[in-house]
Amino acid sequence: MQITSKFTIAVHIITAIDYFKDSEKVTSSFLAGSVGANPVIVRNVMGDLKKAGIIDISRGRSGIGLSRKLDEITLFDVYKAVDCVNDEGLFHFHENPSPYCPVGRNIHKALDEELQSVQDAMENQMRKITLADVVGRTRQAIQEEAVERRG
Amino acid sequence: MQITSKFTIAVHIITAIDYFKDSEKVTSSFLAGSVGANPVIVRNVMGDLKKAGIIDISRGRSGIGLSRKLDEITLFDVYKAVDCVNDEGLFHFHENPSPYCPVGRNIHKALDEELQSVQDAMENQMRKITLADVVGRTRQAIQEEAVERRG
DNA sequence: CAGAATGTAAGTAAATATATTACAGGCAGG
DNA sequence: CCTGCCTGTAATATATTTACTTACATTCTG
Repeated sequence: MQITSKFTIAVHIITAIDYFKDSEKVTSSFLAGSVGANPVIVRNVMGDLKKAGIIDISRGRSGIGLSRKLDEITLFDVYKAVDCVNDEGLFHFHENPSPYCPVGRNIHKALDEELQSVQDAMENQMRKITLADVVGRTRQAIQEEAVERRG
Repeated sequence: MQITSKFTIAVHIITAIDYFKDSEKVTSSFLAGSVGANPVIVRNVMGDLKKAGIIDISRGRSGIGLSRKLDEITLFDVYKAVDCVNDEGLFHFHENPSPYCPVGRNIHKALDEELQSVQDAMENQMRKITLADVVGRTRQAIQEEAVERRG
């Protein structure tokens, strides 16, 4: 199992919006080219980011902008925006433990709190990382790339 | 997306092996009844736990035992045993970022380290929780249940 | 050797993720 | 004000994963 690629696509999109904001006309098709996915996928993710108040877009108007500064967007915000994990939590509990077995009746209750602490640990780490970190690393990697080509 | 129920099934199995070790003949069919899943699913999970050195079983012989004490088995051990997450990691990176786009070429590298730290946070929390914790909670819940019925 | 349990392959069904086509709705520039 | 471009979204298709089931070979115990 893996967390849906919508998440990394969303991060890619935000990064590209910031990176190209002054040099290109940033549209869903342009982003789809950079991401390597279908424009509809990109538009759906864009819709999620819009609902979450992370980017500004509207019908007809071309040009996508960020609603907040990069250091005010965390990976957790993005992860919540694209709805990676449903309400039941990160872990999928087997559906039908036997109600006639004492272990079957009680394992869910006994395990839930522990699993929640694991999910919390993961989400808290996501709150510590901002898009400014990611964009910074990306820009740095692009620069190093240029140095390599030159050298 | 969710982590496969094989994980909670594995925890359920270990708990039931410990709980019933003195009172029942614990077989894959018995466990399947408690878990509410097919015996083959249970046998597959049992196979994973055996490979990981967590339980002792062998063909023909009836009776399943634990290879280690409960407080020497962590949720992380179980999670690794049933192979919840593949080698690529918890997050699914979109496959085809454009090699012709500077962001597309570098986003993967820039994001990987951050994503790894998120996965590490989750796994470290799993290392802190042992099956002794889970079995303890389960036994306690069973006792409270008995009190409720009596009261 | 018989009975019972594990080990495993093969095939099926259901759920999920991703891709694609098609088109309606809305803004901007000429 | 209308043409062209872009977003929004529904409907559908495809691929992958997950879980279930049947069937049978293997192996241990008594």
